[in-house]
Amino acid sequence: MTFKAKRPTLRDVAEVAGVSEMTVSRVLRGKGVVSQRTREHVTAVVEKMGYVQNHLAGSLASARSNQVAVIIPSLNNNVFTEVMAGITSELDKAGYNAVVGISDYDLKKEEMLVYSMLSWRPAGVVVPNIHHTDRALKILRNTEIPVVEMMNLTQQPIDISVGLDHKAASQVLADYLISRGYKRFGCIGGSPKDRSAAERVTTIKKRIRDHGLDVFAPDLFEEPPNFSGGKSGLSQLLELRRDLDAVFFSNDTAAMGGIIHCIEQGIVIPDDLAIAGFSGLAAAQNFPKKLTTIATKRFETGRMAARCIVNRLSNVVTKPVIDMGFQLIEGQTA
Amino acid sequence: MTFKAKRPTLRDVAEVAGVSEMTVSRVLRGKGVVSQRTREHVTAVVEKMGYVQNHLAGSLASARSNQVAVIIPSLNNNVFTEVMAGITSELDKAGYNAVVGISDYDLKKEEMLVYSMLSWRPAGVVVPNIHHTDRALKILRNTEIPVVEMMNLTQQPIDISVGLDHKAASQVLADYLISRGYKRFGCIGGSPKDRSAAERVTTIKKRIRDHGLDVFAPDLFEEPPNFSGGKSGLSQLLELRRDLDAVFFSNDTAAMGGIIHCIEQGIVIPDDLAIAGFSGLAAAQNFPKKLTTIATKRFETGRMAARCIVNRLSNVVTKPVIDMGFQLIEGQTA
DNA sequence: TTGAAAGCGCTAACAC
DNA sequence: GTGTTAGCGCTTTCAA
Repeated sequence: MTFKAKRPTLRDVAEVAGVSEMTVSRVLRGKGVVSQRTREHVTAVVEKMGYVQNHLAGSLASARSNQVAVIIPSLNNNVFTEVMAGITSELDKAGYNAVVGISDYDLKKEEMLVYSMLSWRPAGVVVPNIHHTDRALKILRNTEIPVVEMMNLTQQPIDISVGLDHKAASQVLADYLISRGYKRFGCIGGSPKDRSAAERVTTIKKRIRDHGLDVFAPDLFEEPPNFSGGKSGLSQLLELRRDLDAVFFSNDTAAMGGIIHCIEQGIVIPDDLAIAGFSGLAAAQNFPKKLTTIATKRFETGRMAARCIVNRLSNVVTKPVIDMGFQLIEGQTA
Repeated sequence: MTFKAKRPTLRDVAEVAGVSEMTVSRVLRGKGVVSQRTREHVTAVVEKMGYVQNHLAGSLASARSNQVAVIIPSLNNNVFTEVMAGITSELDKAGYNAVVGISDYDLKKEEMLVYSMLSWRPAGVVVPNIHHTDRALKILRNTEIPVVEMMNLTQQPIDISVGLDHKAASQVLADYLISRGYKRFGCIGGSPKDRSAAERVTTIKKRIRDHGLDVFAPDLFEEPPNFSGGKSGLSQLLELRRDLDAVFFSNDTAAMGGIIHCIEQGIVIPDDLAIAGFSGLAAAQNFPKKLTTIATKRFETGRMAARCIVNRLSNVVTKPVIDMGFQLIEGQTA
């Protein structure tokens, strides 16, 4: 008969080391004074026993956590993975860990994530964008931990907002293409699930129409605005309207798919067709013709979001609205 | 003077509802019998008070968790984000949450993540590949929760292995290109940080040399094997050796960068130069010439890894080694 | 169907 | 420098 050893607790370590639990605790956390001799002895015992701290108990007792909850809409989108990279790099430095939840662009799912993540009593929380269900909003407003809303900037954040003004950026991009003399525009992407993308498309359409120009943006694209979706989307769009002379894609990845379609079909960019994206991904700037797009600071946005959390936790005063800005890349495709 | 209300506890809810803590607990967890009347009343009070459960206390008391720790090397790699998507989709269904840590291909960092994630007492843990530091290995061997090693298959897993045989896949790919008659090979990528990629490159080189053929694979590429790295890498490689007739890239994304380089330079694929990737990403199959590569089941691998954890936790017997297989895509680039 | 007692494994606060 | 005491907010177990 074999006995499955229960995993050791602080008490076990303390007993073996011949000291009190508090002493072991102090050694493990590197807090409080412990003599050099004791410290070394305890460390050795901990190592030998393969003791792993129990943060559940620790956090419960201390009402403190080093976890930061981060909710992002998707991992299949370079934009969010770059933001995540920024967040984790900054949290790492300050000794915090990111706990990631994927909302799938679904506000109801986001609400569930908010609830379930806060139930682990994290030190802070980062959520995307500015739209939330009423219940999610209520929970986020009620919590005393720092809350960062990230990506799309808002002037009335729950707590802190970090991002850029998608509407302003879309207007700059639309104005640029209009100023280049294009007349018959198309739009691809901007499914209502991704509210920021939808807002960009809406803004661009309005801007173009305000100039008395035409824009064709049917809601017929089933595919997500990724590379393949951009490629097949452009193909469908051009079948319906052969006379378009400029197409906006809701993001750079989809735009790259569009460019590939043009290369395949012998459509000359930008003479036959102009193409514009949104984000400023590195890959799109390495295409045969650099993509005309809006450059955004994705990594930096994540880093700033994390920094706001960390600052708040260190009682450093933080501005509630942080505009990361954007920049038009004129590129060679429009 | 304002009083910051402390967030409500089970006891507070119980008091307001006029029942015991246990009754509230039963309602919240949906376990045990509670009268319909009481249940509705308690639910209403919970909602009104904006009570958020404290899983720290709950997990500590019950020694149970619905969190599964997942460590992946990087988020800037489609392969891992697709695997993650598979994991979260499957965990979701079973009521578990993924907690993600990014190791950055760094075994020491992975070790720290293993320790810090296990300290939150998750229900299971998923780690990439088959290489770990001694301490990480010791911790993972010592834990009684299910451990899945994923991506690269091993016949001697710590607990469960899910993935494909990268060596076998590399041989199939190398053999295919050799059979097509190419003679002067090049390799791009395979930095030692990504051990699976390095193993693939080593295998391919050996296979080619075993056939008495030449392969040029200098270790001079600073850039990571992403799109831009693949593009500039091919450019550098061809400057050093103009006579190459086939190039292996360590992944599809880098290979796409290589294809773009060829398009820009007027290099005809595959007549002037053959190109091969690894992974079978959708985007690469939407390029003007479909990429010759090895198709892998990324989403399914993640799903299977998660399913193994869930099965184990439900006491369903699980095979310790699960080969997800691979498939040669002959494509049009080689 | 409900409640009371005990304790999960740790840390804060204080005593020595 | 080190130890003692009293919880943190829940769930388990058992009694009513």
